Amino acid sequence: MKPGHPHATEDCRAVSEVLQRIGDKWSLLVVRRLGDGPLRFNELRAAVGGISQKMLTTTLRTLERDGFVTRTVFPTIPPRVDYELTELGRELEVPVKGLAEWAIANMARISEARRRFDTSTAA
Amino acid sequence: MKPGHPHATEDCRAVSEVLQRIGDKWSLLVVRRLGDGPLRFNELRAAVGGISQKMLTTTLRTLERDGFVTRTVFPTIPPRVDYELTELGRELEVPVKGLAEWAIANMARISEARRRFDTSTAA
DNA sequence: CGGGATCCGTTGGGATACTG
DNA sequence: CAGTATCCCAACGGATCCCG
Repeated sequence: MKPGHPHATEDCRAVSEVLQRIGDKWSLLVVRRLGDGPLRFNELRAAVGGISQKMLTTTLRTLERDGFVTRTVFPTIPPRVDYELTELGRELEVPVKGLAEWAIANMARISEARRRFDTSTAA
Repeated sequence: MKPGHPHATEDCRAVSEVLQRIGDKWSLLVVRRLGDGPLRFNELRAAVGGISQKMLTTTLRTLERDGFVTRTVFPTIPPRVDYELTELGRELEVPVKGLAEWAIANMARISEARRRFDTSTAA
């Protein structure tokens, strides 16, 4: 995708879809936590913080479906389930980290723009 | 929290928020189109394709609020409104392009993982 | 031409209760 | 412990009508 190249519409859609997938409320937080190593369900729940059990389940299922995370069940009592990033999941962290750094570096500018917009439209 | 891997929780949240902002259904598509230069409302509507007038309006308003886009009104009859990327908007394209290239390069792997997951759970 | 206002179906996501 | 099932609300997003 060179600069000046007429980027195909389907590619833009594809990017947008991926972005929507990992751009939901919890996926990125979960992936980030698993980036430090495998975790059990409730460990992950505590590590992420503020996520409901329902959303953690659905988030993990979707991440598993898309091949970012593996789910390993140990048939013990009580049961134990480990979640771990796949190779694809770890590779995803690279471009995401790029966006992360940009976001951290620029969130002040965004907040500032937002504040300016809000005060100007309040008139 | 591991030493040597100092991503604070607030930073993760911040990234997640930015990702959700541009990870909605249309923002990225709009930004991509404006990346080729300023466009009028209906030009943009046609260029993006499939977006409703309401969503284009709200998407542009939010992008404007966050400082990614400028809105210029020409007080003519009929009215003319130009939308253009700001410097911040153009800078955003850099990390997004990184993610874009990753998405395009790996969407086959995602589709494959998804297909495998779906057929295995169908049983 | 570039919206604003409204209605409405769909989806996201939290709270709670129950289960193997 | 690691879920599933259910209810419920709020936000997203499309369709339509109207207006300066």
